Amino acid sequence: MVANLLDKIYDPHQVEDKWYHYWEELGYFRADENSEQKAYSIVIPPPNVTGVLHIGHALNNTLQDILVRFKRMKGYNVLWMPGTDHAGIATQNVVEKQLLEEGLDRHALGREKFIERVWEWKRQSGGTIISQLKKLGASCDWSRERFTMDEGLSEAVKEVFIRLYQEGLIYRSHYIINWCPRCQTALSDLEVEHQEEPGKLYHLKYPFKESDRFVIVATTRPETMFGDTAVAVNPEDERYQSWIGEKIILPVVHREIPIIADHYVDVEFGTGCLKITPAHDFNDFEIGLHHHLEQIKVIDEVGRMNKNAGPYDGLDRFECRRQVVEDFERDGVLLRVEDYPHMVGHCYRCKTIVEPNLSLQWFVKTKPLAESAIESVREGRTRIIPEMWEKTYFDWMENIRDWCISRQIWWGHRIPAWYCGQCEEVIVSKEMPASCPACASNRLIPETDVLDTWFSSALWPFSTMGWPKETKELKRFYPTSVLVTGFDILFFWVARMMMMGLKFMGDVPFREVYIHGLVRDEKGEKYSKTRGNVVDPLDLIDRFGADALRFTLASLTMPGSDLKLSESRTEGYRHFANKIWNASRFALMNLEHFNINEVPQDTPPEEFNLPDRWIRGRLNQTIRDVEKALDNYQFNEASHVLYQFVWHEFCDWYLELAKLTLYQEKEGKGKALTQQTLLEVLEAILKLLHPFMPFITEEIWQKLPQRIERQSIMVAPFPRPDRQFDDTMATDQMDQIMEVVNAVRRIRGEMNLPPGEQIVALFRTQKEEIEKQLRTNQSFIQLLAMVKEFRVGEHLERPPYSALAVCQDLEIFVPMNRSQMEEEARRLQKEISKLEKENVLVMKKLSNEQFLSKAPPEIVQEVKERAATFYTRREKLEESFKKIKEMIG
RNA sequence: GGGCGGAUAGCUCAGUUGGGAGAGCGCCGGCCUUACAAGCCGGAGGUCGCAGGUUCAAUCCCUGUUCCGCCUACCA
Repeated sequence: MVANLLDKIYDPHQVEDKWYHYWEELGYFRADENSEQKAYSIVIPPPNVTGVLHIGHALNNTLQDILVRFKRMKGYNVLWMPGTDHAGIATQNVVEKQLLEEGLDRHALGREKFIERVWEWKRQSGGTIISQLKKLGASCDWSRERFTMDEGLSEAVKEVFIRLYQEGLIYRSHYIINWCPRCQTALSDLEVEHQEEPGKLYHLKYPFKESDRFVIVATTRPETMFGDTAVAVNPEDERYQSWIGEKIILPVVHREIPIIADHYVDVEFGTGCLKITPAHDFNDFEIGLHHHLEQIKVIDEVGRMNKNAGPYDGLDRFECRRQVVEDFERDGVLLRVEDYPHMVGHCYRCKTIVEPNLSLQWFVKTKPLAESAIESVREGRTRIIPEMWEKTYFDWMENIRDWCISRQIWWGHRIPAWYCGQCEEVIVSKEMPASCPACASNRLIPETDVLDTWFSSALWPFSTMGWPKETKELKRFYPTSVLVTGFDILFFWVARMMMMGLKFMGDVPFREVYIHGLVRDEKGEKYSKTRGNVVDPLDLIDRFGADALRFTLASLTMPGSDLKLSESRTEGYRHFANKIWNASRFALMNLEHFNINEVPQDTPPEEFNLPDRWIRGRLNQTIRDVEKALDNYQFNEASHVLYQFVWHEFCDWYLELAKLTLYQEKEGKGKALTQQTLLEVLEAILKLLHPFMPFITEEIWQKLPQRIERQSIMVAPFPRPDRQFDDTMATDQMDQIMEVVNAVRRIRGEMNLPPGEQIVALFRTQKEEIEKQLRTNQSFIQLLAMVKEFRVGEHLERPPYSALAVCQDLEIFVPMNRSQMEEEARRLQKEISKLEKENVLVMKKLSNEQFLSKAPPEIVQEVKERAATFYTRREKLEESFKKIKEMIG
């Protein structure tokens, strides 16, 4: 028995971990910062350190791994920089939930102890996602793994913060921001998710101070009325011009507020009178600034009304709304209520409705940074793929607003600032200063806020490479070659990396950005826990193998669209893996006593037989197609090309044809050449597939007959086309064989001849050339079409009872019984009517003067030839049809 | 409100310089043929959303339209 004969069915479980460890131990994932080889680098979109791998990660990292493995095999010095981020709010929330279960909260614990708790949690769960990435096969350079809270990265954060502050690009200000009353922190605009909700529009009656008239304002949030500091009308609005400057008395709190004029007010909407609450609405805030209105907060940090809400002090904001509506209705302040669906902002982490709230926060002035980020994409220094996302990018960048970067949580990078308790000086510095530089006081109070997680993520492409130190890594691997990510973080992350990279490295962070879609379920729905449709990629890996999952994801990934994952697809690619496995088994069984190392490498192409030359030519084309597709991020195209070649050319045709040589010939030169081809093409297939299916390809690779220096397939050179085999003659001849075989098979299939039954076939042709080729390739045709008796000739007589197929200049007769002739007549009828339909279309073209004169001659020629083919085929089929009809009456 | 994407076989989708409509899965029929039943062979199935236009020729280009999805925005 052959020692390395493989099992009949491929079992991923037995091989995946083994090879991953092997690669890792041999250091194949490591980038070399000293190498002079051309560099290729990718930084991973860092997942949340305490997270677990979801299907989106699986897609994102599969695509990166395909690129990275491909480039390594192409000889690049590849760096795939891995790591995780600290996910400030999310992680803090998780740990707070744990505390809650213990009946504690973070305040009871204190800041220092709490942070220690989070680190503890990070130590516990931080390895999970990394080990899951390894299951997927991700070939990251783990020796360089980074975490956004690492010392080095924290240093980079401080450095950036200080430099931006010194340049006036970071400032601290009282401003209205999005506030999450549950997380109790400020959020950036991006961290608010807007959702339409059924709401109500309440019409409130505010009395004038000096008369018994009143204005009617419309609002969706009546509870904010205690913070109103004006009512605005449009100065153009004829109805209200005389009111401008008059005073109003707010109900309940009896505060006096003015009627002001502002063009912002839409005359058409509601009553045309707009209540202004500068402390709780973004627009009102702006209007308030213009008119120097007082800003009165009525809602506190946890979403409760404060003392400014008078009798409603202490009520939850929504409870207060209910109460206010009830009271106002009773008191006649509420005139009217109508249904009014509107967009409401929610915290992206906990989904609580955010509260626009006035507070003192830190901001990045983004406009100046955005300019060069826009420019570099416009100039093509960074290319966004697919291009349509550039528009979205520009749109956002051009309308960018200042970025609120301070968060009132504990887990994150502490803002490096201190306040003088004496003179209120603000000091921004890496270390705590000994005393206030302004007044020399040593009563310095540290800032308690931390930075937005995305602030540190924005530095990721260079902070991970050692910045602000000038490292070899930066020199060699920055800018990175490509960033692979989903569109959902285009603004959050990509745009901000662009700004920071340009600002601090003086160059874009990546040459290309490849944006992939979202993974959805087979119905096109987003995966979500609440929907209960989540798939666990690890479960899929367990059931189908990592290779099948990877190939599925790659084959579903086309630029610009989401992908709908279905299990049947993954199952299909498990079958594909098995097909590769069995093709390799076949090869191994037929490579006994064959030693590739003893074969001359310079055999001229003519010495190989037709199938050998053909498959090598097809391999050339496949290599070119795969490379082209990968260069253009057409993952679906690349996988499709490979699937098609491996299954439908290599397995379906080549292996079957090779059997002729392998089975029948004794040891000899012809057999050795086919064995050589078999092995070399299989090796090339494995290498082409390796970026997509790393595990199975390595497993087989290691079982193939040993070449003198066979190493891991990971470091094998990517196949290159061998131009000697770009052989159109071989292609044409094989096309002919396939056409003939298919024609006979169709007869067999349609006439219900059992596949095992050997048949007689007659090939009649008037062309000597065709006759010659048929004779040359007779044995191939006989083998594949199961023809025991093969007759070729110009004047062959049509057997009285026979089925007919017509190929180009060739009639094929398969003798039948008389009883089968009715079936044959039906079959011919069907074929004829099909031809008829096509013929009509073609004739229509040819009878069109305009077409003949205006279409390119080669097209006209082509159509003419097609017409001729249709004509002769139909003629022959009809002739046969008539004869049969005569015979069977 | 603005912007973007999609509509092709029963399902999921390819179709990149306009010239004979494809794949996978599913379905139907025949086969355990010594690599593979996770397989082999054959087959059926489409007015390419709708209406116009450009062109000798449109699934492809242009205009309009319907439906679906996404992003984005300050109409209370």
